[in-house]
Amino acid sequence: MSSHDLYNRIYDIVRLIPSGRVTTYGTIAACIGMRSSARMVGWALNALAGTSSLADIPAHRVVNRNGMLSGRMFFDTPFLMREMLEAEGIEFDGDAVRLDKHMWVPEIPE
DNA sequence: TGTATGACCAGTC
DNA sequence: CGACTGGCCATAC
Repeated sequence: MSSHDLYNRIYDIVRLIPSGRVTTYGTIAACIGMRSSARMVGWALNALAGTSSLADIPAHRVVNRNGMLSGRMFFDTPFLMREMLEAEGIEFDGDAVRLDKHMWVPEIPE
């Protein structure tokens, strides 16, 4: 098991996020058994920045615990992340996503 | 080889 | 209630 597999596990979960929904770094981390290492999720997504993998992996649907778009700077433009979410019907409360309406929890036990 | 840092989170002061 | 701290683990220098 290399750390590369760990990244793939993260990507697998992000791929499952339905359109119009979002989830958080901590939730994904918990799903792959790294409950307190939400930072690794950010690193994994950081590795996708500027690559064509973003077409396959909806990284824009991953936000922090407050619903804020921590990763917007890593998209082509700072607006892109929000625009993509709004295009999917996601509603915002100020700068944060309405997690109470759109929060999605992966169903990947183990 | 050791230190610093990061698309984070929860607890404490 | 804002500010600070520790922890987590991989990567960069």
